[in-house]
Formats: sequence, structure tokens, C-alpha cells
Amino acid sequence: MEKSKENHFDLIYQVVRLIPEGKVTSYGAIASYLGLKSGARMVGYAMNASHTQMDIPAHRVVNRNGVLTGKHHFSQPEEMQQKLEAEGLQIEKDQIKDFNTHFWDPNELELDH
DNA sequence: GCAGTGACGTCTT
DNA sequence: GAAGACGCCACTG
Repeated sequence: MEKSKENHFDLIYQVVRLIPEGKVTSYGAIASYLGLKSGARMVGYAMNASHTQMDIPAHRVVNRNGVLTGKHHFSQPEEMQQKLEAEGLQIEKDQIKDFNTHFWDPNELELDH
């Protein structure tokens, strides 16, 4: 059979890749979209493995508070904030300003609402 | 196989 | 309102 564990990671990568520029989302939102109840931690773990996938804009994924929790895991921590600012976002003390305004939810993709 | 840890989130004190 | 503890699942040692 297949490597089911990779399946989980791949799903998370797909969602993160769909994040548009200037937008950010939270681990819980991705977990909810994938149906992971407490997957928030799992999502974060997958992001750690995302280092193998350079196509994963992990800098657009922050915690529920809009804080760059994983900035320290980047090749260069400051690069995460730099990229977010380059996309038109404002970072204040490792925290995204107007996070609610720039918040992007993957659930609205299929939800034609 | 057990114990510890982790890019989080929610509940309780 | 803030801080601490727990839960949940996956990976490493």
C-alpha cells in the first residue's frame, strides 16, 4: 500500500500553496478545512517538514493570534516578516497587524457562499 | 514499545 | 483579562 502519512502532509501543502498573496491563514483553519479536529498541531508539524518543499509559502501560515510563531524555523527568521511585508502586510512585533483583515480561510474556496 | 517533544487550540482557574 | 494546564496526533530517541 501507499505511504498514507505522506498523504496527510500533501493535503496540508496543497492548502498552503493556495494561499493568495497578501493573505494569511491559521493552522486551525487549515486543519478544519482538512477535517482535522485537533490537527492544528499536526498542521504545524507538517509545516516543519515543508522545508523539503520550497514551494510552500509557510510564511503565510501563522497561529490563531496572527503571530509569526514559526519564524524561528525559517532559514532566516527575519525573512518571514520581510516576505509578509513585501506582500503588503504589516508586521508589528512579530505579529500581523489587521490580521483579521488579511485573514484568508480555505473553507471559503469550496463554499460558494 | 515507552517516553518526550512539538510552526496550536480550547478549557479552566 | 491573563496565565496555566490539558488534549490531540505524529515523529524521534
